[in-house]
Amino acid sequence: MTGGAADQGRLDLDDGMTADVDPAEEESPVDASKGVDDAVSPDPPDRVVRVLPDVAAVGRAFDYLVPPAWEDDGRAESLGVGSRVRVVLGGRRVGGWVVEDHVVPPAGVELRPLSRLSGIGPSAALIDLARWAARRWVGPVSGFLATASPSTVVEAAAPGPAPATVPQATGHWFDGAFAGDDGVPTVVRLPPAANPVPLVLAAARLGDALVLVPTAPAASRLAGQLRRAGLPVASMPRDWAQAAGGGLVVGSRAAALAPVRDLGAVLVLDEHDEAYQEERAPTWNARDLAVERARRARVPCVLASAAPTLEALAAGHLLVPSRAEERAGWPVLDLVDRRQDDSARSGLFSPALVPVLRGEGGDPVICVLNRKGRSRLLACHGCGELARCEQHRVPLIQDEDDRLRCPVDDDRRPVVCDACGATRFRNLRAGVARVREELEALAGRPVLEVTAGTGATNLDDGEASVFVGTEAVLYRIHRRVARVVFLEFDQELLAPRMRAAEQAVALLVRAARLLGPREAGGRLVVQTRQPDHEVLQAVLHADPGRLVEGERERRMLLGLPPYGALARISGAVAPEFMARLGTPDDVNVLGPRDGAWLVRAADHDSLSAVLAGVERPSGRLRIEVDPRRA
DNA sequence: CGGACAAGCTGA
DNA sequence: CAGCTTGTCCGG
Repeated sequence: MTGGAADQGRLDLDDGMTADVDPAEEESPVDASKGVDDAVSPDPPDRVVRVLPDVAAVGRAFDYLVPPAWEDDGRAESLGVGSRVRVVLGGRRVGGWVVEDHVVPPAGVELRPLSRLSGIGPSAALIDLARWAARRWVGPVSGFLATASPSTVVEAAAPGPAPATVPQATGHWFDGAFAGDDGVPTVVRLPPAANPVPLVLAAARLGDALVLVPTAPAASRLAGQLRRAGLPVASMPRDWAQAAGGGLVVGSRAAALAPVRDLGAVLVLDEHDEAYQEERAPTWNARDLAVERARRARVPCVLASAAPTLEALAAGHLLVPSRAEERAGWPVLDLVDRRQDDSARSGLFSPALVPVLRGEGGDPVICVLNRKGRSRLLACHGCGELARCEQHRVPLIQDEDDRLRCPVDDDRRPVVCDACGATRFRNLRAGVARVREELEALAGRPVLEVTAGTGATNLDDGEASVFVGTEAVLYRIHRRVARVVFLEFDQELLAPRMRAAEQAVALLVRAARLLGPREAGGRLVVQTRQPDHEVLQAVLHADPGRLVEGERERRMLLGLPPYGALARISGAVAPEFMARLGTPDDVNVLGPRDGAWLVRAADHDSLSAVLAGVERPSGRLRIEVDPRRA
């Protein structure tokens, strides 16, 4: 349910999952010790543990007897809260976790013995955190415990690393970031080109630090850098046992639940990145989980981002660099205003792109063309303004009946340009297949289309100097580039999603990374019909703070996150779920739209209380807390 | 989840 | 009413 390590968390470590239990295999709690010398003492009370099975649909824990034979071979001693075990449940063997020790079982149930001890698992604190997360994102606890567990049997934590000397601070503006352990994170507005390593070192000075980055490849790269700096680094999910033994722990989303021996600080890099949120339900977010983890452990937490989210800003204190320092960490942005272009002739490409594509500003040149979200954009034939709904800030679409429709409220209006009154619009969707060829013609040299199948060698040391691809191209190139050109950015700016602005700026941050600091001379080139859009203005001035005010006001007004909690309910039995939900006072129900409902509450506590209180109808149901599109 | 069992449908 | 399908319950 949670990808990667979680999938491997199914505890099928011995025989097949569904094999029936062979009674002879079971360890009997009674036959060995009973009756030999019962004169010595009355039977000591049997040790009973409570086990949560690793079966998503079984949300309950069951009690099992610790086999007395385990006393003799040390297994009883290694057993405790967090241990991974196998048990017989409903006639078959399943994996599970000990979630309570020395429990008094309810009267009248005959206990079965534990079948097997399969190593260590999450600590008691992490089990509590998993329970919190399960409630927060309305999902089963077992999935979170699977994410918190090693993918293979780990008998014991690795021996702790030799003490390492963390280089001392060298006077960075963010040196004080880890000062607070009051449960309030510090949000560090770290420009795209800034080196995050000093921030990691600041965390490492406080003990075993947990460092999260959005993707696994980025985590490996950072781990390598830190190891070369002489730090003991456990790279998750590979080094689970080492992480449990101590040292710095680095990983992506799932590492939010990694074992950390002596947690001293939590650092989330690129906190704005949507990769921190799991796409499948429960749609948990590693940043939010990490903040809660630090709060519980009473250790400092830093959320770093070039463009912090409203969620982070609402949760923490903001620390910003000087204007000069922030400017130095962003590339120059060239805005190519396409409103005046004769786009009927120039198509997707402004004449201003020609020198860029020819390499006059340096190589390599990366062109980004977003094909996803195939919404058509309409531009006025006369003045070039986009047809958009002022009220909802989304592009209008042209209906079959030749009227302009707002996708948010379905309001229809005649085909008239608000700006100049013209009645003809042009469809700006370009034939994607032709883009590469057209670029090649303009550039006068080879252009390589980057797709999922493009080999890394072609990208990093091949012949081509001009590349084109979807936004994925930004993740596939790791060398410094001279220009990143966004061919049609308006789709990003106008996407009818709550987080459109944040997503758009995240793309620019990603591109800025490839360009390096301002002094390196690389430039962002953005073709747009909205050069005044706040996202572009924020990047133009290297001042992400400009994005905050307007967006904050809008979300406050609408009670959207972080000034309210939101869940999206969909799936075949969503109608039944919503009927059972009814209309409680402390939530607000919208929909259905496209077969899904939105449930909004003042905060996550009341949202999850209401959602957890509904008895789930059997059948397909998706509860998406903090939905990405809403 | 997957097995057990009960309640509904069909067919000779 | 056996024989099968579909649904509901429950597991220590």
